[in-house]
Amino acid sequence: MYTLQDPSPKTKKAQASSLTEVRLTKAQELERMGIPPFATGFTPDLTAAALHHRFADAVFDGSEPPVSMAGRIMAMRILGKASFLKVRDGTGDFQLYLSRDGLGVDKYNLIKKLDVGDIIGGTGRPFRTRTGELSILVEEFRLLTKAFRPLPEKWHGLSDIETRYRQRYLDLMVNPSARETALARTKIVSYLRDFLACREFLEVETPMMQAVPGGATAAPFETFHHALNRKLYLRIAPELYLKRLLVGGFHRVFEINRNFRNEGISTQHNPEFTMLEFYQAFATFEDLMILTEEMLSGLAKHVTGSYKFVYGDHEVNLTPPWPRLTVREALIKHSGLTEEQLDDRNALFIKAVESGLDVRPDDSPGRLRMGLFDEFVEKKLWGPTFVIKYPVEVSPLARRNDEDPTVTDRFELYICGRETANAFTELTDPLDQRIRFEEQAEARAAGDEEAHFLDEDFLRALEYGMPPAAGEGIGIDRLVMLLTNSPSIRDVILFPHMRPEKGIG
RNA sequence: GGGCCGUUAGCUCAACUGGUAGAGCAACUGACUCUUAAUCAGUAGGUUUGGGGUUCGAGCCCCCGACGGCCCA
Repeated sequence: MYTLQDPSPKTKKAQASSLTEVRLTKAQELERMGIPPFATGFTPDLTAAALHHRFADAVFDGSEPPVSMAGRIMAMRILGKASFLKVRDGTGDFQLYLSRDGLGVDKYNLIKKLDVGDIIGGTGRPFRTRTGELSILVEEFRLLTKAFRPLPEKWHGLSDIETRYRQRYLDLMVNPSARETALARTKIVSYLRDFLACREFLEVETPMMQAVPGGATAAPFETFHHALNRKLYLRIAPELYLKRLLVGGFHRVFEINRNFRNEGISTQHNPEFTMLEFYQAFATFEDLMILTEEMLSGLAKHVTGSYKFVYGDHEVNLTPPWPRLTVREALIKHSGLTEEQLDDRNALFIKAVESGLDVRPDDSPGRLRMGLFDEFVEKKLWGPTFVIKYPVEVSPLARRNDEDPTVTDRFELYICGRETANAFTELTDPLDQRIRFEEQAEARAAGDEEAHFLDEDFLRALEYGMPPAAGEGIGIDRLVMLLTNSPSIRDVILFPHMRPEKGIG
């Protein structure tokens, strides 16, 4: 026999509000009547969606077999000797109709112990009310879970942004848009998996805890392994491990998983975020531009029904092909700098300082160009645009261009003014890779916390020979933001990072 | 990190120039056998984000902190 525990002092304190006290009292009363307020063993045989689908056009004559359904009470309309309960399960809403005549007085009166928010199961025959609503004429019902806390208000719902993020379960219960975004995210990730799997990419998992964090320009989180007595880092990217797999002979691999970067929190940044990275041997960054057009336009069509969608105030059109622009061309077009100035380190430096950029006196021309690019160009690239020919000093893992060794065979894809994908033909030459790492190590020694670490094992792997390949990373959270028209990354992450709440956690 | 804005009942929101903190929904009591934000009558519900200050008097003014939002870096 189930027994309700006495509330602990902490629970009592949390239930100081009379609203919760009333509900606790109802649970205790039910238990005294032999009815457990937290039950188990009720198996629904029909969901709300299936109910509405199956009986959409049905004409009822009372011969339908009974169905069992379960869900959370979202509204109760009690009209004396008859009552309507609006109930929500994982697929939608349905209505239970209970009458005193149908259930008997004792059973019917139990609805007085129910509250909005409780989870119940009901069994009965489907029928249509006078106003035509498909409902269940309840013959049996059971309380499955008593809710001690009241739900947010039925009409305005839950709109407080902070509560929606902190208590996502409430957001999901009462705000359809929260559900829709979460479902869209799942749909997006599934599509990408299928897209890559169909092209014979192998999904793999590589370490999230790494002794040497690599593959991106970012500050890592540190953690500590007691048994090994050594510091470990949460990964900032899977890149160097996926490339090791290329060396090992897996020629098409991808991973969809979390990265962790120790940087500020904003509408665009969560400390942990999900990245798709994929690598294809014997391909170049040019091949990946084609692949990316196909993948993301197909994704948009799959999710929104069209190559075009709205983000914020603007329409975005992902119909391929997408324009390509070199970093130089983009700067000339959007920053006001001339050809000559772009080649003049001094002119670049002056422009950067004038623009209020955080620059160091020894910054290279490439670094200055990218600083100016971020300042003047990025937010203007609304339609999908491949930006190519990135300076070698900001691309330490990418292959140099054969004609111009100061730039790399790399692209970044911009959509809605945001970097959405980053890809390059991979650097396979271990001698060049070591030089790049050493340059990064110097920057790190000079105080750049985001500079790459030198990874000796990765160099050793390259020395065994990595097939020529191209690789790409796509930030899933930002992609979901675009396709769900979400203004904040917190809208597309079920449990976004928040500072600890006062009095809880 | 900086600037601006916000935090009032379970939820959504009011409260004039500093003068008794209110409403709707939810809850509670009662009526009501086809409701759809059910309706009707009544009742109760507050450490105004925390701390300090000014004042005869502070939700409101000042200072410090917490959390959140927006913008900037």
